[in-house]
Amino acid sequence: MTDSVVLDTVDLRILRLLQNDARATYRELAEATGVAASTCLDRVARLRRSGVILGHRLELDPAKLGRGLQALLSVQVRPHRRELVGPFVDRIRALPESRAVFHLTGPDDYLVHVAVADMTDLQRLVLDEFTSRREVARVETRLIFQQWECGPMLPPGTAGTGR
Amino acid sequence: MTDSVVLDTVDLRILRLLQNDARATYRELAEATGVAASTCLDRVARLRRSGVILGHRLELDPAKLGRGLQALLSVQVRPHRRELVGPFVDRIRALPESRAVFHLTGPDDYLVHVAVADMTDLQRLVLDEFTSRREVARVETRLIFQQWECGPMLPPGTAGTGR
DNA sequence: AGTGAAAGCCTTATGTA
DNA sequence: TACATAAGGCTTTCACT
Repeated sequence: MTDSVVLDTVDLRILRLLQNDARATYRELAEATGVAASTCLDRVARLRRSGVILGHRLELDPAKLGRGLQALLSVQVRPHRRELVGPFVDRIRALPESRAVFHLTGPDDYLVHVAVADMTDLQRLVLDEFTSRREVARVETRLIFQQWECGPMLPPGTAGTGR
Repeated sequence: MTDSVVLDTVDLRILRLLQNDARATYRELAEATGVAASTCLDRVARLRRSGVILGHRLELDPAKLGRGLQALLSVQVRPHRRELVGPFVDRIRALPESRAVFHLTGPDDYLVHVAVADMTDLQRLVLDEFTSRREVARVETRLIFQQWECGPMLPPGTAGTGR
């Protein structure tokens, strides 16, 4: 389950199409790939079973949901031991403001991507949920001016495959 | 298009359900929300039109695609002027290794989330695509041990609404 | 805006090669 | 494993409220 998976041209084309629009029908996939719709169904099911496709997620606009300000919080957790960092991550993940949490190499142990309503909300979040905790040694807050999601993720060296 | 949108209980329930499984059928949404399937269709179409729903995206496992190593690159671009940073962002976004780019406050102008095959690949990426460029003054690389996506994003103060 | 029903398309199980 | 087909379910439209 941890290893890389062998994908052929059809798999790659299907993934590329579904990344553009995850609601593409099997008929559309069939037309675009040249194989039968029922085969596309099999392929997608296999990609899900093998763990390549983790899920179909809705992408929402935070600003439209009243969370117009986003930030990255670099957090040092000290001492950096399992019995402290496990519950720390669990609590942070459960916050409605959290979008993603990264455990990193380097002096800052965690990076937390948060979406809040405004600066007041951010200050409250930092003070009440981070610096107030004994295991949190340091928090550095950086505001996000702008962000970009990048193109479809595909295996290395497949830039032109299947086109 | 930039302002927050008014969402009622039905909208919130639909968003919550679709975030758990973006492939939920309108019939399932109808059953869960208590309104007709055709109404759910209208609601989802409205949420898309108003920009709350940006898209339906496929979530893939980078490791299964031969990108078993992820990192965050903090980048200083100097001088930090539009005519330099615009092309810089465009080039970085176009890299197949890039997953996301953030423009931030603070001394590090950009944070780039990348997924690569291995350490050799990461070294190549940093040397060839970042430090080799004249406008890139500094790059700091942090490896990602582990990462977590967080729970559904909803408007502040709606934790219990509609349940 | 929401509803219910009807028409048509899509998904998906199955048999075959 | 891929295909074609068919049955059933889902989406989507529409007239009505």
